[in-house]
Amino acid sequence: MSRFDEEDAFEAAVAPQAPQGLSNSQRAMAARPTPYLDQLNDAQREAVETMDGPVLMLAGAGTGKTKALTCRIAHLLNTGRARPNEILAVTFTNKAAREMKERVGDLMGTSVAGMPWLGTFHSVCVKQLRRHGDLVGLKSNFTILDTDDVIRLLKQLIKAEGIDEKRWPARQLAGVIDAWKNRALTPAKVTDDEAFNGYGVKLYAQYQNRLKALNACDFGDLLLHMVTIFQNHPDLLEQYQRWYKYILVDEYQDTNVAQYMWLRLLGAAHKNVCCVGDDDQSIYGWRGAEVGNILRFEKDFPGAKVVRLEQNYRSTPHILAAASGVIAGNSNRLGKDLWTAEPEGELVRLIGHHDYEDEARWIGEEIEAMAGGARARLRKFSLEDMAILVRASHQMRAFEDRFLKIGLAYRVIGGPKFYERLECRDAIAYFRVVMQPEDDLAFERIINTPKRGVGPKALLDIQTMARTNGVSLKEGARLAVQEGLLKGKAKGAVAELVAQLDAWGNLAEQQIRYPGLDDDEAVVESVDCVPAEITHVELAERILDESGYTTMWQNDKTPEAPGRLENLKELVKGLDEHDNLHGFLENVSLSLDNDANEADPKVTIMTLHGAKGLEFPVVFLPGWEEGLFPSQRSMDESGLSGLEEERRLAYVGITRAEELCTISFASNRPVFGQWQTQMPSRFVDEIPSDHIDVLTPQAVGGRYGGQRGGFDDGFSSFESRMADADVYNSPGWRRLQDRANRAPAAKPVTLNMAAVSSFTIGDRVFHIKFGYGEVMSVDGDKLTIEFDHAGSKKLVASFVKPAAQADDAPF
DNA sequence: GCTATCCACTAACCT
DNA sequence: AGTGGATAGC
Repeated sequence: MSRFDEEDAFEAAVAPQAPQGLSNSQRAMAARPTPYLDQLNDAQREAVETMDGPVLMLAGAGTGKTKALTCRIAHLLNTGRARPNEILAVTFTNKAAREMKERVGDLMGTSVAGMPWLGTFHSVCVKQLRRHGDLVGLKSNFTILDTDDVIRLLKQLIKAEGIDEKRWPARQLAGVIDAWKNRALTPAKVTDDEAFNGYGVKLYAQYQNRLKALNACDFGDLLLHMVTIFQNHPDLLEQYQRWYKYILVDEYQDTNVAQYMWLRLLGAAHKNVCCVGDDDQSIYGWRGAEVGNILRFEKDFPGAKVVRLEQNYRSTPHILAAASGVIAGNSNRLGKDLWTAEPEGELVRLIGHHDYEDEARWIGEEIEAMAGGARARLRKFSLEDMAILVRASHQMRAFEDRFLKIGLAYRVIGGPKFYERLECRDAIAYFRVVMQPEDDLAFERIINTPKRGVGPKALLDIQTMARTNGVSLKEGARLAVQEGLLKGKAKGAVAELVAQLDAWGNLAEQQIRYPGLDDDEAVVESVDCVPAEITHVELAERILDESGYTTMWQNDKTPEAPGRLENLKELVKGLDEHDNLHGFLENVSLSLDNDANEADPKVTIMTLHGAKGLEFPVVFLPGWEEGLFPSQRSMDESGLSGLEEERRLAYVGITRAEELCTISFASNRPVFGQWQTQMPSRFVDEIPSDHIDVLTPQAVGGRYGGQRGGFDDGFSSFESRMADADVYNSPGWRRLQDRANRAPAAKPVTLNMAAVSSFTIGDRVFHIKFGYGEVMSVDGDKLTIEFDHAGSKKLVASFVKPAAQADDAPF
């Protein structure tokens, strides 16, 4: 996909003398059969066929929203309403954008070249801003800063202002500024009453000035700048309005004010705006999303057609009913009634555990059993079919640890990003300085990495030099060397670095004239000045080698060093997929998704937020405990609306499941390193009991007394706390208790087996008093064990553990 | 200028 | 429990 082709097409089409798309007769002739319409239900079809004017598609979870959306695009193209590059279609994630592109392609046959304006809000805005950034003082090669850069920049500003960093932590300020930007507030528009005594806005204004000086912007700016540009340049806006004949928006409930304004500006003329969303799945309020946008749609776009998609094709009735029961606790909903034609299926399963490690162990065993087809009534599942969805990413650890131990293949999605690792960030900083010499932040990062003997003192000198001469740090460094401001080791080191940067920069410029493919003015005559053509991949290697960065890790003896070198190799290898370093840097800053789709099946571990839009046959939802889920922080900061957002998150979680959904909670969990007694989540109580099957935890009661840092003192064992106090008087808890106390025979056999004992004859086990032994027979939850040194004993299963784990016993 | 140690703070997450 | 910042000591 060529930027230049698009540009030409764009300029041609918006130029006054250019032909205005297709004529009516051409359009009519372009119309082709519409087989895709046959796959749609009535509501979907209505949403697809209502092409003119505003449409709000209220699409509940699993109701075929993406299908409707992609069919709509196909229909617009197929009926000749618009050409592929005249449709603006925005999503929130790259993944969603990619999927939509693929599916439109499938519907249309192969021929959907282009759709250059199908992408995330941010990628589309970058494209616009690269063209028109000059209207807000940005050159077209501006840098996009990530949060790390932003915080470092703000820290500098705070320090320069002489403000106490304790009172104004940079992180917090970054949050405040981001929130303003999400609401489309430039410094001038921030009202006094939320200006934090003037300090906040003042710093905000300074920050914006710094960004401009750095030829950089942050994520929020991408949207905000475009809104500003369109507001100040109606003529330009008008061109875009004419160009984008149809606008489609995915996940509309997640839009913030800036995104909303951008959309309204672009759609104001023809109002062919189709927004798709589900108010019950709005889970990004803390990031500035305004549910109000979707609740207000009909007011914003009078005469809007509202279509409700309510037939669910994903989940069983029990799962759907459980989710509906929970979400019913929220007020302020547009309201939808999901239904399904599917047969009943399994009840939603609920289980409580003693602590988070038991929870992880139990889930691991369930997964293994289901993957082995060892669950009667249930079909056999692949690991690919199963997912563990957590509220907070730190919950993932327990599962990773456990799965590593038992050798269960898993994949963590949305964990620490590849490009966010130290070595990748360093390498990228080098590339940035080379490609964009004004990028002071990147310069600061690399000036003493690897160690060159250039410490804070030398850096300060360079900064002073740069500031007094009004130049970038790189130029400041050059001057500082020339003027003799730097001495000794620092002087030589800085001089060398600057010379290297120049040299790499030259190489970069040469290779940039060989984008190959689509730049028809590829400069052939420069060949004679560049005898050996250098690809950007080779250039990257050279930068890392000549700077000494690779050597630094080679000489590093810490255990992480080899891994880091591996990552650097990966990074360089990944460059191959981009046309040049510019393209690469752009994708990095817009966070290219890195989930390599390896072939072998794995269980997916991810956050609830990350799971939105996905579905799995089997879903585990651990950690449903007060304080964790709903998150205490959310409730503290946003009160009732925070709680309602958490509840929507619960709804999202349950509705990810197609066939089997298992919710669990632990009674004990360390919070900030302190063990805490946890109460089951109120959401557990909100699930209608008709749709729940309460399972019995495997290990009831304290296990090996006293091992857990003074925690397991008997009093806090599961059973003893059952006896205690009103806090466990919630309906959900009582239900759990009832089941636990019922005769074992009353429980479904399939589940009982796992719940009571996971040991089989021949297993090696370990007991705290009797040591190692072998299981001779199994009777319910009682085991007969032949101990190596203590003879034969009959014991309750919960008092022994598999021998394989005994190595982490403290003796 | 660099490294080692202590201390205070913190967990949501997409671009 | 893990991390980053501040400080002291080499």
